[in-house]
Amino acid sequence: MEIKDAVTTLAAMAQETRLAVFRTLVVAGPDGLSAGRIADALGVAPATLSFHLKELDRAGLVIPRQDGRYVIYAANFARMGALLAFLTENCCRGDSAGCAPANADTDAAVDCCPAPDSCC
Amino acid sequence: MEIKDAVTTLAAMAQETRLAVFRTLVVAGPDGLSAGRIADALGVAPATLSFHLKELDRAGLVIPRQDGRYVIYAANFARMGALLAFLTENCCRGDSAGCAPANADTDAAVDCCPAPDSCC
DNA sequence: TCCATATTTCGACAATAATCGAAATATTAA
DNA sequence: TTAATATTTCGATTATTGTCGAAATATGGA
Repeated sequence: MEIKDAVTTLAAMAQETRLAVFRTLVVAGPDGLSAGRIADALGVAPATLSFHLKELDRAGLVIPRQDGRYVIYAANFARMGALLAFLTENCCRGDSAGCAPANADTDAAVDCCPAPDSCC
Repeated sequence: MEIKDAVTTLAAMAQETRLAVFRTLVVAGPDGLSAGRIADALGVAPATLSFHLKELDRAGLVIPRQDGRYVIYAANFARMGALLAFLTENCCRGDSAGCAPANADTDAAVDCCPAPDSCC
């Protein structure tokens, strides 16, 4: 993942309503939820939710599919995984293998991090 | 971490210059870098960099310390770790233990994710 | 003390983001 | 086909963000 993609993805999550939407979809799993159910769950006006879903889609964080008159949104777990990988790849002087929480069991983290469980 | 803190932290990283600053500091490790060295490394005007460092500080992502006439900034690995924990905690129907890349070796991820390596 | 260097604050500006009512579009059910 | 429901687009408004030159503040060295 390039830095511009990371910025886009982070920006999509850097908004309270959108982060709540995304977390709701993460919990819902691959089956996803319709726009209406998300709106109900979070108490957001339909037009506002639609705006935010478009942002999340633009960032690649959700995958919409038409199902009858509903549009079902599901979290894009692959995209989220790619972001987490990007955020940890330059950790600890380039040795991402030693970084918690990605690899909390190794003790390589102590080579560069204040504590094994406090590294990116 | 609460959702508001996560939003603040994500927003701090959701900007190309700031993300570059943070990554530079992550690579630099706990010793950190002075504001001037960061400015040189990234080619950012001092006033602009100062603005962004303040944002990163407000979000808890960097820790500044005075060293003579320099101000040294270091990445706050603990804060970053807390954010990553927050982002993965509700993964896979609440079973964060099964999620890659946090725990790529287990195969619990297949229970809920499209693929073991594509889960948040 | 006085000057040079490092960093931050201030002020102004242009650009972008978030909200929501109303209207438009799409799909199903009667 | 007509009505009902689901979702998106549009338009307007308000608030926030990113940038940078110039000035202010802080520290160290001559």
